[in-house]
Amino acid sequence: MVDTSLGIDLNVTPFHKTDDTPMNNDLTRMSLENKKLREKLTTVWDKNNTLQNHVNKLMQDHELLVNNLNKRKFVECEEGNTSGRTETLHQGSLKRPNEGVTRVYRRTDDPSDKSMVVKDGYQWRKYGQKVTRDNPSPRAYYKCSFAPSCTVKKKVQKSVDDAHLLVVIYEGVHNHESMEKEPDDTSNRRLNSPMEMLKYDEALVEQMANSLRRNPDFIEDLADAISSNILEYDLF
DNA sequence: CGGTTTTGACCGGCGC
DNA sequence: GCGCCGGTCAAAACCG
Repeated sequence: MVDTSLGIDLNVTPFHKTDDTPMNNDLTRMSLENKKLREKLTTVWDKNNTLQNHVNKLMQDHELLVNNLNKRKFVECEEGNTSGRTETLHQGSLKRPNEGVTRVYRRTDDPSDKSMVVKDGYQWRKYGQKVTRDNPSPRAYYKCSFAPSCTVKKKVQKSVDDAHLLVVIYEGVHNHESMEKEPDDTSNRRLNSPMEMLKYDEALVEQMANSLRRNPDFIEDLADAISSNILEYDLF
């Protein structure tokens, strides 16, 4: 049997007890050890799948929460517009989402980097910085250097979930050419299409799961949790 | 010296 | 009306 999902050859030599030569004894022992190893690997693999499913579920829950929050803001805005409060709400802070607003995710290799510089080919002038309630890392506000003729703004803030991820929100469209070609390196990559974002999310989940698997403390905690669960189960 | 960044103050919307 | 919060302003500091 070859387990391709793990990429490991788990072939076990068939055990036929024909004679008791030292060579056959060794083979028997190896087969038994192979069997044990295969069982252990299966257990670890199952637990890994459970963990990965859990991480996936958490990510989905978070996504749903964010979507619901955005939807609620949009509904409030729509309701405000139909109840005669058009002027104030149109110019207020509750803007209709995705109206000239682009959200871009960029990966940074150094999560401790506080500069939050995002090379996108345009020149920007920082005009403010604020710590928001939902995120401990500050949000930086930029205007296009061609202002006031170009009114494009952008907000840059680290993702609350992943310090490696910068969330850039562009508002408006430039009425001029960019200064330079956009860099196409992997450390500062744009993720615009939904498919790209989905793939990136999957890669993130995989990365999180891998880092957890490499963490001896986590393995130890996991083993403790499992063994305590088994003990509790045995008691009942 | 001119452009950019920093940072506290201010403003307007919103919920209670 | 008041407090909270996100967004913007503007003076001072900084830098090339």
